[in-house]
Amino acid sequence: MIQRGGTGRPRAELDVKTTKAEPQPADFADVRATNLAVVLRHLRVNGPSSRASIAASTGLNKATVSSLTSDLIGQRLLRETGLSGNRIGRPSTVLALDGSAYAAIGLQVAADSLTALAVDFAGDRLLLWHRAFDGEPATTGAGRAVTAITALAQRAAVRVRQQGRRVLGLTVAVPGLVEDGTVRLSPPLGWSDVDLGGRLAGSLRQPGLDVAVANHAGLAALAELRHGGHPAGLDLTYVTGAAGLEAGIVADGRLLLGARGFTGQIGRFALGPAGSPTLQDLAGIEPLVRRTLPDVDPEALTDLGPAVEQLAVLARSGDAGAVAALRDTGCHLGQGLALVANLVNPEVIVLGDHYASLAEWIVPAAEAELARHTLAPAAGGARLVASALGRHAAALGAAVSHLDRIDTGHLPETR
Amino acid sequence: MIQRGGTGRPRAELDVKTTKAEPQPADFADVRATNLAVVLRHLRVNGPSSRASIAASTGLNKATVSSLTSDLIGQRLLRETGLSGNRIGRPSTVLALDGSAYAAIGLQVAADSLTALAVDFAGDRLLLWHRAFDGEPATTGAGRAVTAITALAQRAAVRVRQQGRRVLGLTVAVPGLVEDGTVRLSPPLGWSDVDLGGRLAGSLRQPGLDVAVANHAGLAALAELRHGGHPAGLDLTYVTGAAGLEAGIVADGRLLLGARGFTGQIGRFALGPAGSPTLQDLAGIEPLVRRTLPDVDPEALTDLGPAVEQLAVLARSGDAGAVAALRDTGCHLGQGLALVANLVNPEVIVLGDHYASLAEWIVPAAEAELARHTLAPAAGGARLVASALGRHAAALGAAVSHLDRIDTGHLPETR
DNA sequence: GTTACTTTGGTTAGCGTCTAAACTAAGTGC
DNA sequence: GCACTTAGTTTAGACGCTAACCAAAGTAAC
Repeated sequence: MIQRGGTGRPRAELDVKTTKAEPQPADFADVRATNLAVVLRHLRVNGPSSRASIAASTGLNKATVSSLTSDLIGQRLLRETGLSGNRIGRPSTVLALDGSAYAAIGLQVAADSLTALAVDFAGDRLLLWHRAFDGEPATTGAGRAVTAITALAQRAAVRVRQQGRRVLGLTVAVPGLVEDGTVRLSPPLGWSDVDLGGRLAGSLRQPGLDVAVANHAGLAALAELRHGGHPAGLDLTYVTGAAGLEAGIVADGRLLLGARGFTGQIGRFALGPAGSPTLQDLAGIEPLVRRTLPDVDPEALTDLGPAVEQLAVLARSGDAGAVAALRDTGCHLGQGLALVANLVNPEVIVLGDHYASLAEWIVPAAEAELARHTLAPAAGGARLVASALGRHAAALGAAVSHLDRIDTGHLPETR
Repeated sequence: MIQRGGTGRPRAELDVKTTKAEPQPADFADVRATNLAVVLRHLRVNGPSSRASIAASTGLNKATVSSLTSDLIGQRLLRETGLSGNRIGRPSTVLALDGSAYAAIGLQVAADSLTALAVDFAGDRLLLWHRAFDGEPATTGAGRAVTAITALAQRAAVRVRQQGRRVLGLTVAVPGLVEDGTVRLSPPLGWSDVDLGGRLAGSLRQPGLDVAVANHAGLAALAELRHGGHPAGLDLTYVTGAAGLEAGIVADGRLLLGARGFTGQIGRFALGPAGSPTLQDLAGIEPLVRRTLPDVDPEALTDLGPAVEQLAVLARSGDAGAVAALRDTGCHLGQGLALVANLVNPEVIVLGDHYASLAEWIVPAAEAELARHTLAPAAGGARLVASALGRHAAALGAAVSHLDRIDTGHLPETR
């Protein structure tokens, strides 16, 4: 952290995501958007509060807060939830986030299945569908899978609208490298250069509906940031434990995208000549399962869930081989995560998916290795925790990525 | 990159560096600061231009540009440099950055020496002092070194003021982990928990002078971003090749700081059990020199410069051993940088310091390994280039970090 | 019950900043 | 000298924030 000896209040600063080189000029709309975001974020972090307390703790003027909240109530993003009797003085009217008007949809693509999930602005889950690609896994060809994805997206959007919510956006979470809506390369799916975004936009085109495709680890990291029970603005890294080994990195409150969006490819980590085992080989869930349960049908391994469950049962029963294999995986994972900790210094590293299910046996070994390989473990090392979000974290994050835009002051256009 | 199907112009967004959890509210001052920054950045990137062309290409109103430039001229940050005779119509008055009023100072601490450098707002170098810690390297104890640093900083500030510049700030670049002005741990210097920032602030306290301490790799990355001849806003990673092996990561136009500022510790990279060789062992400059020039006095190796020069001469003369050793270092470095590329996906990786001097022999091997270990080399791999900034990049970056604040609209307070 | 006090939240006047449109300035071309 | 073109300033207006005032709605004391 760079220390600044100078005085002066911390000044808000304008920053642009889309255009990197030339920053966009600012005008009143930006001030308004920022302050709307301040109010929304305050309510999300601190829970329901009165206008007066919002003004007091954000530093905004009372009049400004009244004006902002009036807009937000008009947009159905806030609700007055009654009076709070203070000990003395006029009772305050309590304002709370109102999630009932808007929702977003996230889809998550795996080799064998497809998950659709919708949440509203308050974070309530509206819909969770899980569909197997029956007989036709995504790996046999992108064409059918893309058709299935667009169909499911379409149906989810219709259903959410039937529930009285306006759908703000839809994002598809995919493992691998995604660029401008195109899946450049996804080893777990066996895809390359699949223009999923284009297909989706073509069949879902509706005014005000934002369609996107993005890497599943990054989206899961967003989900963890918003629904993982962490303090707001935490620097965290999420590690996927299914469909490849990837990481989503949140730094400075935002997702690290890199030059082309190809961040977090930790499964490719290797130090040694070409052909050396990668971190995916050493610490991946699928190799672990293959080593530990050699009699499982390799064909059945498109869905790792049952095998992981079986492994957990074995470990819980004290099976020495299983426990040793898990510890070994934990060691290698810890060594890999030490690289992440040394490079981007997150506060916590969240183990997702199957790693979370097996955390009990993996984390101790991983923590020890992590501490061993970081320069100042007490200071620079990262805390290692298991995700509580389950297997649909990426789908949740995909939906959340749209709702986050409201939280940053980009209110939906009134129609 | 997340694709957004929705319409609407890219909206500027407010973001706060200092307080992470609760964003600061915005007001007109922020709009003004942002737009001042837009004008300054436009001139820095596109060179001198007229008010009309600034308005046309930034999207700001002509009247606004007039008002902004009038402020900037009043602050002596801009200058009218004459008329430009167009073919037709009224000639335009050309505006250019005026660097002559403000300057900042950067210091760079190495085991054996101390560098002070001052640049003005236009980027002209005002001062470059290099002092050896004679007989008393920094590694023998922080106390004397800190005294020498504060003394040099003091003298540099006096000298720059004599040159008619106002000194905006001073930063000391240090290898290792730096937190809130304190050097937590610096293996190259042998320091731990040295409150350098406190000592500096104590002896330099002056109104409006910003004092900071930060990691040298991060600062060098800032220098590279501003003076390396790259397009503005490039995602780049700078790799130090002296005083340890560290990286400075610029993503999204800003330095990646992580939870506590301990980013870029690539020298600690290792994949394997404890005791496995680290990237510093395999690809560090000092181990390379020790391996290749075994008859050099180890005591003389606090300054690697002469040994590196000797190595370059050997390689240039075709010495097989030297060339092989350099290629080997390049291989390992490439493998290490592949981890960086896979994790944060920079557009370019800049090799600094001694790596730049030896780039001719190191880069080809490193590039090959880098390509081999990235998922989609053509897309996700990073370009590898040698820095042109020389050995004082960190000092330059230390100074530049203060001048950058002007570019982001934080004009110096008028006194 | 009346009065004083406290706190909430809305209203009003004023200020700073951006924008659009009119206007002045300063050149070229015929 | 007049039309045309481009540069930069002036002016009127819109917008959003702020400070100060005011009304609303309660408690506490008498």
